[in-house]
Amino acid sequence: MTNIEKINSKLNENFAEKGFRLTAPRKAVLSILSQNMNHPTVEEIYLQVHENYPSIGMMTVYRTLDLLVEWGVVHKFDFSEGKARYELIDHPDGIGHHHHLICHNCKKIINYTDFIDEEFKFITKLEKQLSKKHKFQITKHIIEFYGVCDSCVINN
Amino acid sequence: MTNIEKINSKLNENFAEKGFRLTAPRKAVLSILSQNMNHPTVEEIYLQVHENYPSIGMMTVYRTLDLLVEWGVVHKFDFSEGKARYELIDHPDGIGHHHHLICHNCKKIINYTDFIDEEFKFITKLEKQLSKKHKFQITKHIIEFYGVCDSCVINN
DNA sequence: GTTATATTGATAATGGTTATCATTAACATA
DNA sequence: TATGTTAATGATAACCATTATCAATATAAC
Ligand SMILES: [Mn+2]
Ligand SMILES: [Mn+2]
Ligand SMILES: [Zn+2]
Ligand SMILES: [Zn+2]
Repeated sequence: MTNIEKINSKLNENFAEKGFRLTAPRKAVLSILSQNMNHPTVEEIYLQVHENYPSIGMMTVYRTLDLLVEWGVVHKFDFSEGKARYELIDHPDGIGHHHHLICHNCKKIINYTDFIDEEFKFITKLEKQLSKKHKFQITKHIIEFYGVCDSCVINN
Repeated sequence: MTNIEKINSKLNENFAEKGFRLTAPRKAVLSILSQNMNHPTVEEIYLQVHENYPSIGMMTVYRTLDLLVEWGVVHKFDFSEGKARYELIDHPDGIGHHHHLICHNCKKIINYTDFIDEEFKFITKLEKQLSKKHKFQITKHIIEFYGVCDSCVINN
């Protein structure tokens, strides 16, 4: 089962069961996301969709992204820029589960998978212990590293 | 050296060297922060300062917080609520270095220090490895767990 | 084709944060 | 203590991502 198939089966679950409709604007947003590995903003997605689908409105992009997040198909990120960024979870050209290094200076976002298994093991254990101790059902973790990237160090 | 002394020495560094001034509004903001352990927003800080200092403007609170963050006295947090939250780093009644559990439902923020040494050791090692591999100078990490708190589980 | 309703997109509103700028206050110097 | 320099303040307007609204449209079931 390829990633695209996984996405489609997830989508079909929702369309079939909950009476949602697979419309042209939604297909267009999804298509753009599967062509991008660079954590685009709503506006960036809107502009790209707009090229092939000039009638689409910004609101539809917002709403479609909300749905895709709700359905577990897309991750929404907040890197404290004052605007959200999005990423397809099971990306066809993707690297799978990963975290990010974010450059404070140029806002570049580096995906990393190094030591991700070790990291995941540690986090899972930690979550289990914290969850028990604080009677808190953990549904999501955020691990991010901020700093200065290679080229920004050089140019200063 | 108590925490308050630590803060004051940090402040004095900046005031002495860089020509900054220790004004009444700044003292008021700092005082409110040292009386609060609950990650207040700008508005919450403003309202509390306003009680003892009715002439203060919102802008001064924003600017003072920016400075305190720049000087390494205060942490600025973004829990994706659309507004920032602040916390004194070396809080007089504080628990020291800690991370957070955030309830999606009621927005409650739980400080935890459990396993924090283990966590810190793991993160430090990870940072060193990632830093080398990706030629990225890490200055800050974010580790947060989101989920549903005890009382929100019960009330649903 | 008709119907019920999910979806769309133009537009206005919201709300936290920033920018501006004239006024005020703090500190150094005499 | 008075004076001059400049940092700090606060009222106000602007900014900008996101949300709310609602009439028009598209979709899928019958
Ligand atoms: Mn990524
Ligand atoms: Mn805290
Ligand atoms: Zn950079
Ligand atoms: Zn809760």
